[in-house]
Amino acid sequence: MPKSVPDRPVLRSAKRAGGRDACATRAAILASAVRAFAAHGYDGAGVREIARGAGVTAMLVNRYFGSKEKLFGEAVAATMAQPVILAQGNLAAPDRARAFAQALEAITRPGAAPLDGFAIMLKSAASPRAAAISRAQIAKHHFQTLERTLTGPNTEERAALVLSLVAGLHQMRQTLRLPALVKADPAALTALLEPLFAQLL
Amino acid sequence: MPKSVPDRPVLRSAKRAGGRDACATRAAILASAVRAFAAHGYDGAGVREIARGAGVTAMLVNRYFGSKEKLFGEAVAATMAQPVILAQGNLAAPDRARAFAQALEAITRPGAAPLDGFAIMLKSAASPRAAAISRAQIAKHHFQTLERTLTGPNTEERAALVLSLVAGLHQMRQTLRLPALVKADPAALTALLEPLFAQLL
DNA sequence: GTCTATAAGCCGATAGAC
DNA sequence: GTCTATCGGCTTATAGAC
Repeated sequence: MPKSVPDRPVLRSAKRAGGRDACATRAAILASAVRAFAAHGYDGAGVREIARGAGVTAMLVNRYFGSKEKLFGEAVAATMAQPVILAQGNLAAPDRARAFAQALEAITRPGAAPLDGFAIMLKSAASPRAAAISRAQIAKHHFQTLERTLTGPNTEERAALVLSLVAGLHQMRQTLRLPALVKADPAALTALLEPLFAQLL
Repeated sequence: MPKSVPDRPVLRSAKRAGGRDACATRAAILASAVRAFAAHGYDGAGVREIARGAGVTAMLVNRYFGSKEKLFGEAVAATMAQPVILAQGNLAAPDRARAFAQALEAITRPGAAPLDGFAIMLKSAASPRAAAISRAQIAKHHFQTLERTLTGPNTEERAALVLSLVAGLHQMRQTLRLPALVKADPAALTALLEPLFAQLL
């Protein structure tokens, strides 16, 4: 089975005639890598596929990033630098639980675009090296952001459980597409999620 | 990096001198496949590695199961046929929440043996074909078992959310080994999980 | 800065001997 | 019932030309 990335074949719009703009090429490769890793995971995404998505050859990928593993590290760091759901720390506790529930439901909705950071982490779990990179970046970005906004006892454990809940729903609803979650009423799902977040926040 | 399966090299203890016991060979291959798929996922586990774990050659794997994909289907069906955590439906609601929390905490504890069914599903998420097989078996076994024990509104959604919670904690604590969850106090973790299950059951 | 060509190795699946 | 040997295709990474 082919693993085509039929989306926008070339991102490099602002390059010179000869195609010699190192910065734009690098950015195009990184963007293609994020898409490919989120879609197929670390083992499933090939350097050739990533190169094709950026409009270059496979050789340039290793030339710019050294190896597939280092490219994966940069892709994970780039996607996890954007906090997305978890950064709503400026709300009061009850409102925050509702905001989390609504945001999570919307993001895992069947048609919606997945969270690249979580998609990459979940689909790359089989590779120990990729898992180590994901673990480090999750701890550095998402986990810290989240734990800082919590008060009371067991903030570490509660922050980690919030991440587990997000990862679990992402996995079952958007990656695995469990029928019960795909066809579920969004409002009912949000209503079920809200008290769970309320318990943890 | 090699993908050795150094565990018990050969399971076939009750075979005749020539090694010609079709039933035992088949069982040995299936057991080795469960171990390999749980450890490395669908794409990461090779037919040769599975064969080595069963003490046979790669050719016999395809001879007995037709293809790697069919072997994966049997491995998933075998592991998910054992309900493990979710079958504690004979308890009253409040006790059941506590039993779920304790069971989930114990099973995802760092040193403990992972749930093969969830480990295979989580690590094989990158492969669409493997995901489809997992989805069907989850719906057939775990989801049905769980939903039958629930009462009240939204039983489907609540059952799916219980599965999401189990999958999420399994992923973050045992597969990814998030530091906050690895070093967490088991009792504190159980205490945090119990009200979550109480909300859903 | 980017290319073609290739090295070296693993993959799943199969043919044919015994 | 199980083996060895092999096919065709994929992978990452690199050498050398332009």
